[in-house]
Amino acid sequence: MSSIRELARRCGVSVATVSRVFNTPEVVSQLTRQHVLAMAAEIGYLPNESARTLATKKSNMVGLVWDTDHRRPGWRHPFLQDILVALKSALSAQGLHLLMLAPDQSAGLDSRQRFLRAVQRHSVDGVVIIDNGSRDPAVLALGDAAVPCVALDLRITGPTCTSITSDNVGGARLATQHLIERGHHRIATITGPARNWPAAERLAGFRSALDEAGIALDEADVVAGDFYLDSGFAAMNRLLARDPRPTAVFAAGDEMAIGALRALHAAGLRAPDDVALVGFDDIEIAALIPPGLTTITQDKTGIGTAAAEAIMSMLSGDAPTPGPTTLPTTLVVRGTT
Amino acid sequence: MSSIRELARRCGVSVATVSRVFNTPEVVSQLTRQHVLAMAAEIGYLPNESARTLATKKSNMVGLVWDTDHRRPGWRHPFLQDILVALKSALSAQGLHLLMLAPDQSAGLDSRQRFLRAVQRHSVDGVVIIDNGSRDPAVLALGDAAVPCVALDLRITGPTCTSITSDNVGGARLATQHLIERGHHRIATITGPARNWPAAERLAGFRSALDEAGIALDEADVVAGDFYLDSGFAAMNRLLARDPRPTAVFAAGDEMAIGALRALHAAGLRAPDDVALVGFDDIEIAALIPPGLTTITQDKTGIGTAAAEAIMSMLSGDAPTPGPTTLPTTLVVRGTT
DNA sequence: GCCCTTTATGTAACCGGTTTCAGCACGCTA
DNA sequence: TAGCGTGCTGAAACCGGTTACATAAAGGGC
Repeated sequence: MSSIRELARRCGVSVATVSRVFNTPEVVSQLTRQHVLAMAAEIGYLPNESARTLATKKSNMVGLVWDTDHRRPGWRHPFLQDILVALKSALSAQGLHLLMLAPDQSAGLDSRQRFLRAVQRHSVDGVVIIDNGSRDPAVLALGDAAVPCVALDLRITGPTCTSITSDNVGGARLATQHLIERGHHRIATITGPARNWPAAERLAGFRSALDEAGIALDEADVVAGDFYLDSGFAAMNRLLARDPRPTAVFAAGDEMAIGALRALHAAGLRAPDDVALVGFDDIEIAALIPPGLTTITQDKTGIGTAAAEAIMSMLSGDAPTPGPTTLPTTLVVRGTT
Repeated sequence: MSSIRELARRCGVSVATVSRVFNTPEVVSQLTRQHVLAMAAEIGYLPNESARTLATKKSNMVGLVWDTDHRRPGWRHPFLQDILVALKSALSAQGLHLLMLAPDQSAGLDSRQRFLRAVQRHSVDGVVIIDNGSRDPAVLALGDAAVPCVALDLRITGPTCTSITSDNVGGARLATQHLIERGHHRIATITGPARNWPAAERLAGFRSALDEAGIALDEADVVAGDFYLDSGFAAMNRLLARDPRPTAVFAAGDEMAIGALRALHAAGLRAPDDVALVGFDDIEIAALIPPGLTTITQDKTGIGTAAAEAIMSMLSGDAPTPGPTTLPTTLVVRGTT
């Protein structure tokens, strides 16, 4: 592996000059520059990033904190992949690498410290945190890292932190208003876990839309799920058991909505005739499952891109956006309403 | 940021001793060790990974080569997310980080060199390559990197390289045999891009199963798709236009199968009564779309895990598995057959 | 009491870059 | 001709670790 000194020796120049050829080419004479570049190509010299990072304290790496080590083996973020693709593309375009950090393995370590330590050891220039929906507070400690930090779907505080999320309140309002416009006035909801930020916001949006329309909400019509299909199935069964049963349901996630749809079918009922149904997320299946799930769509790619932009803006010295950045959500009307 | 020298000074020991406390604790006396650890905790010392990498030439990072910069904006690997989760989990468990590399930005660079250079600059301990289905040969150059290297769904050669893939031949045979057992003897196929390795293998498996059953294949019953939904739709229309039309179709990917299903419906036909249909991949939708797509399921998590294991085994000095490692595929019978 | 291990530690070179500072050569001005 | 800015380059310190080698003290066998 050829080093900068080796290259300098072969060119008969100092290492400083070689370094300048690659970092501030304009200060070195045309002649030497060409000579150095030619020789570099010949011997296959490439600067060593670890050494650069050590010297400059800039790594061109953005850390990704994303805890896959989860009790649910099949745990899936509904559209992590879209976010990741967008995030990586945007970062790559600026020459930034994305380092998916393994939590620090040291024994006897407070779990909330594991990621923080990994972040600090690697001199990453910034951090993106993707929430699991996990209640593990590990990631929250990252607000303490003195590094630009953007969290997705997770509220986080700290002087160098900001958050990005879809407009969950607005989306839930859209969904609820849509049901109201369809003439429903007995609307139930299946929620996500109470401690999950998007879940809480969606519930809030639901409530506010009902309020605004002067529709009273029976608290027994609010039933908790966990964003997974089975919980939607169970929740819908609970709702169907009520007498009279609600005529419309807002499920705070599409997977739960699909579970609810199944419960409906199992009970010999149909959407939208017997019960109208709106979901949230617009996962791929929503469009494909009959009769087509009416839902709220999020700008999946936009979230990843916004995360990259937030990081890069902080990298260039800007202060973090104080509040959470919210991306617009829109209603997609399909067959269930 | 506290350095090792700072910590050594405060403890009244040499930097070598501090280093040993963290790397070979057994050689340093109980007393000093505790003292150093206590002081480290007090001043928040964490070893700098760049410096370690520089000195040891081991980074504990595995590079991920995955080109998101694609002409198809909505390009999706059918189950990249599952692979990624499994891969990252397995690597994380061993304290290995996953570096998603940005291609080298240098101007005037041969595109196939961009990733190779990124790999080399970062002293990653190994590389995982995820194929895009892209025909861009950029990634193939990675066989040249003198680094353990495992490619997913991509044939790659080199002294430190190995590949992992599902048993595409076997899966295609299963699918085809299943159709034959159902009594079909006029079976068509919708293939993936010819230059795509899994696509080629699936076609080979299809042919071999027909051969074995003594069923002749009309080459006009082999129609090419590109793994995307629209191509499946178009291909099925072509097949339906034939007279007599085939009674069964093996689509080499589920998305194409779903496109084919749509074409059937559009023509007023139904699966399996008019045309039986088998897909490949078992993407999430396959189970949910009515009447349920019969398909070949891949061990998505297994692929990620196997990739991690292959890398780690090479890291511990083992030679790479010479041929591709194939993971078993199985038939899932649903409504379309 | 001497020699030989063993154990614990320190010294200093090294990994491969960047960057400050100084110096040289050149051309220009006064 | 002295003085000065400008363009280019080099020497050396520095970033924060690891590790080969040397050394000193303690323990054991004779």
